[in-house]
Amino acid sequence: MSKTPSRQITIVDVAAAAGVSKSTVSLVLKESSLIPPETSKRVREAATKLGYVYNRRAGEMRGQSSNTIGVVINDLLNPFHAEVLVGFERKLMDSGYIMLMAHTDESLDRQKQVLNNMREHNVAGLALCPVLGTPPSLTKDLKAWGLPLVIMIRTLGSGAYDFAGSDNELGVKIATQHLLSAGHRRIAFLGGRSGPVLEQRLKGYKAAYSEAGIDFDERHVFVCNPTRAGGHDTMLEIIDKHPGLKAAVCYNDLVAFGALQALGERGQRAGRDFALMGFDNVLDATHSNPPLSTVDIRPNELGEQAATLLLARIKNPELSKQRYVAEPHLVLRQSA
Amino acid sequence: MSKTPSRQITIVDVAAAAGVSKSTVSLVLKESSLIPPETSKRVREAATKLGYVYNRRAGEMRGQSSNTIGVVINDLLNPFHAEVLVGFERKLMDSGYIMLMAHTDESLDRQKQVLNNMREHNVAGLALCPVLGTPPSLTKDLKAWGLPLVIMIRTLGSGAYDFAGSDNELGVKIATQHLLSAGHRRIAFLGGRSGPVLEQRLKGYKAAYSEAGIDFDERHVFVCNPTRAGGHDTMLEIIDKHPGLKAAVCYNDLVAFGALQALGERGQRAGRDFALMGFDNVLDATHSNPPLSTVDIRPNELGEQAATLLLARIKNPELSKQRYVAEPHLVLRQSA
DNA sequence: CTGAAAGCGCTTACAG
DNA sequence: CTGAAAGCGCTTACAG
Repeated sequence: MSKTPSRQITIVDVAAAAGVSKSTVSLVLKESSLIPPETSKRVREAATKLGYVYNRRAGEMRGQSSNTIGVVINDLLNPFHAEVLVGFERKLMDSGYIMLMAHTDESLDRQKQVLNNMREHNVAGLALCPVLGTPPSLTKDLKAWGLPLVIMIRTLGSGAYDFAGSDNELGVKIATQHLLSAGHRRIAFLGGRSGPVLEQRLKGYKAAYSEAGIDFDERHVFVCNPTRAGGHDTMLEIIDKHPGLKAAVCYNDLVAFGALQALGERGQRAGRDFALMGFDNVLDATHSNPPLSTVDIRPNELGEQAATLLLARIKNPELSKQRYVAEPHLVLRQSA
Repeated sequence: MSKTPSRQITIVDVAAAAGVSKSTVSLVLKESSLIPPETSKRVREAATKLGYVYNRRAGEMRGQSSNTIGVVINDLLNPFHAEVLVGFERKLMDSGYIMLMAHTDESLDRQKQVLNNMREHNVAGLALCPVLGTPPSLTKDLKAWGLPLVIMIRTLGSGAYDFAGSDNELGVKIATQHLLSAGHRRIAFLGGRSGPVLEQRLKGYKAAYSEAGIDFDERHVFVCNPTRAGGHDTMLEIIDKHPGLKAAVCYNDLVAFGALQALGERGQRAGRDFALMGFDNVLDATHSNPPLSTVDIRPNELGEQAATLLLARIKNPELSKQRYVAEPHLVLRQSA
């Protein structure tokens, strides 16, 4: 009845059972062509009979390799990031890697902690969506670690690092132009926390105005948390205090969803009483009430491309700087 | 100009630089009280000067330990699962673990592949939200692997495994009762793919009817994919073909969001023209249009509890079967 | 208080 | 075609 504290089965057990040396077992496991089929068969049978499990850690340690990739996301509760992550993970798995993942929740401390932890774990590479306020020097530090790195979504200063993101300026510009060409002259910009992304998107907003030869009003920029709550509260403020405003470009879809809610609360409906544009084209945008007109930057593909860049960097560390910048496309549904 | 292919710095380099043996370095790193402060200081200085990085893999291999936990999620694009994951990860990090994570996307093959991979990676434990159609024997197999395991969200047969989920039957029952007590007599059940969760939720729906002494009509059960698209399409069907139906309990919030959209499309509004209840209380439910009345099972806490159970199991494999079953609470907003 | 030795489970030249 | 040996970077008794 007593449980023998069963030691782990290793290749030497398999070797003994199959009557070969452990080198041979190792060769069989990696399907070396040196081993004749009969030997291979014998070894495999012994392995399954004993319930042998390959110890990848030991193997990688000896071989100085790693098939794990670290990814650190700052806001998994934002569906945009979740979609990016899913694309990333899929590509990784399909390439034989596995993902160590952490959520920083916009905390610099957690980010630092997690990055160190992943380094100790010998990840083969790192994908990072940096927390707001991350010092641009971080990319240099990580490079000094000798770790292949791809930065996602948010740029980090002007350093020379691999990057996967979107053309934020152009995206917001075409969204604004769409509203402009529908005849709107007073268009609010809604939401966003200060950082590179907000800067780029705001630039696109202003560019659309200036290209149209229209002066824009700084007071129509409403910065707020890039969340549903932020969008909701700010939209309410616009409806109640700025009744002249009948159109808005949002920082992202999340903000737009909050705005949709606020409009509903006041008996209005986007697309009829107010023109509203989102940004990202997350999955939910197809099924909001009403469906959201937005700027598609294909989140899933963005993640996939980030993985592709990272994998390429791992394979060849000498590659020159890589960029994937998603080209934004207008997708018109009902909100504008 | 040529890059010396710099070998990794190890404790023996540090030992040499500090003029001690590698055993001493190892002791310093784990802050052993055996080492006097001066020695410790000298070693630490040498380590930082050399840019030493602890190789956790080697340490864990030698010590036969592991601080990584595997979690496999089947649908990360469902915000409910994302919220569960965030709660799980947070608890894990705070306890000094790190997370190997994979997304199965409801594919049995991927699930099998990922589970094996994680096993080879020597995870200390596993958290699994099983893909639909997973054989209940899986829990036995995993137990045979000697791997601490917690099943999340979906039960898997009636085996003896640790589980973190919610009281689905009670949840839908109170949602249905709420509608019943508002005077509705014909309430649709909307959405859900066949599996344990649907079964439990449907049971609650029927229980509410029978406790109220009202016969329910099997034709009012509308099964569909538990997605926004599913909810949207099915709700449209209800509006157009079953105009007598003016209330529905949804399989989950996602389905309810789709239904909200369908209602809007027909010029109706939940809470005024139709009574709609969700299930889960994901973050978005506060900010849908209109805000969703739903059943709160605290997704974030569910994840946290799953981690707690798993950690307890790891610490003590002999523990008897553990369960966390979230008690559902009605949260009434505007949709019903 | 610190060092020498063995070993975690594997892989990789190198013999034969 | 297969085996003996060394080593990946660490930890853990065991001496002294």
